[in-house]
Amino acid sequence: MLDIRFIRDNIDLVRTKLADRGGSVDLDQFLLMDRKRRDILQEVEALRSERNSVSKEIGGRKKSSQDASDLIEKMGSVSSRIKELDESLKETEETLDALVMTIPNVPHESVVSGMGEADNPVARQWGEKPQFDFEPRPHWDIGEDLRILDFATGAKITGARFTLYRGAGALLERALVNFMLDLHTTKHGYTEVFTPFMVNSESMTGTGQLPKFEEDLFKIRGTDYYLIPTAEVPVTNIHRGDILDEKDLPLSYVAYSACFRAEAGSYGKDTRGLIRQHQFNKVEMVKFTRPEESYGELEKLTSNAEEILKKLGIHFRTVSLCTGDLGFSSAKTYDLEAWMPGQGGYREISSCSNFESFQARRAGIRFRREENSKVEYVHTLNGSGLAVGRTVVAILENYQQKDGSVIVPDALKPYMNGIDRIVHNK
RNA sequence: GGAGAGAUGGCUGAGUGGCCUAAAGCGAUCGCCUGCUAAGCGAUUGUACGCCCUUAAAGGUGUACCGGGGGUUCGAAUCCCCCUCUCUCCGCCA
Repeated sequence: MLDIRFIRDNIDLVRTKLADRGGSVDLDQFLLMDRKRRDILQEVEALRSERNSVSKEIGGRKKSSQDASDLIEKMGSVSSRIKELDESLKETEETLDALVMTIPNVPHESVVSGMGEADNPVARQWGEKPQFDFEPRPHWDIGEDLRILDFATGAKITGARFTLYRGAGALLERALVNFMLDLHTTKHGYTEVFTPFMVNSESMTGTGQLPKFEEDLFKIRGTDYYLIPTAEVPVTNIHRGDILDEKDLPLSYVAYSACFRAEAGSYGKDTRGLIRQHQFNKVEMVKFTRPEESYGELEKLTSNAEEILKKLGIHFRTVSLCTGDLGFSSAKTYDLEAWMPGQGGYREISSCSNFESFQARRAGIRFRREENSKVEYVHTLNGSGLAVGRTVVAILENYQQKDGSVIVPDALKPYMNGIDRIVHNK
């Protein structure tokens, strides 16, 4: 959510910036509702002020046994007028809120203009594509042949886009989770948290999934609860409504969670393999920072995610999303794209974003500077470190051998119970 | 799932229709006192939105907020209804 006063005072800037993202927002309607709200507010508050002082006088008269029926009668009509105005105020505020909730964040000045994915500039890359003396295969073939990924049984148990991992495959997934958490907690200074996998609608609204993107979520019937699409939601909402101490900033959390996505509208996409699942595992980093340090922290957070891929020895590139590809709540996003030899392309494996005060304003997350008493919104950031299923894909495809086995990357060996090569699972 | 008790400011905790603009205590901040520390004394103490003033900051002023929502009343922390959460006991359960 943007600051209403900021939109009001910078209407042309907001208009230009949002046009740059594509999509359209009715800012004229916004201005109209904003004006109406303030007009009603002024009238109703003046009436309330009158009622307060007259009621006090009625109390005084009653105390001294004087008649107050003339005042009581007069206030009766004032009160009913207040009630009327309150109703129209509520209506106006609901319209205004609904409107403001659908306005996306303003991109940072460093974000380049563009229509979509194809316009994202590559910021840097690391490593090299591995060379094979055979035709590298996609992970779904490797995984099925090794009997570590079982798509058919996942589909039987639940349905499409659910996968059963077996043996060394299940262990590999678990090893990656532990490897990532250990690196971020012991080397990168994050505090580990473990959260609920269901959250209420207030939390979903705080981070921006609701009200606009409900169709992407799984809702628990008969409750106000949703399955989380990312640990970003529960972790960011840890501090919903809080006023934080400046000395605690920046706060850095890391969490493992299962993630659940309805993937509405992507029926034809990535139908094979682990790339696009309804349920997947992810290790997520979340930061709460002072406004002036958030872009420095975004660079750190992104390099923390990159470090995982470097340690695993997987070639990747880091792209900076252009205005047309930026997520709803984000002011700037870096995507890490890992090289997937079996698919012959780069695939997103992490997304690191600075939301500036967009989420903090929706969720009411503020801090107080030590030198003065005024509260300010923090900046929130998050990034995957990394998407675990897609990391399994990257390992299977990059470390595959001619005989169909897969070598375990050195960094992962301490977590693999002595297995240094994944061979056919009995 | 059943029965009961609760939810008040940063914290503890009073307040059962109008001097509540929320007592008192604790904490915090600033000041006084003292050679230093402790004690003591005094002052200050939240958030949001609107309006005025202003380049801005600061300031002034009004309204709202006693878990959330609705109702009664000239007037609600206080009375009524609904909801949420917490605690205790019983049942069930990993």
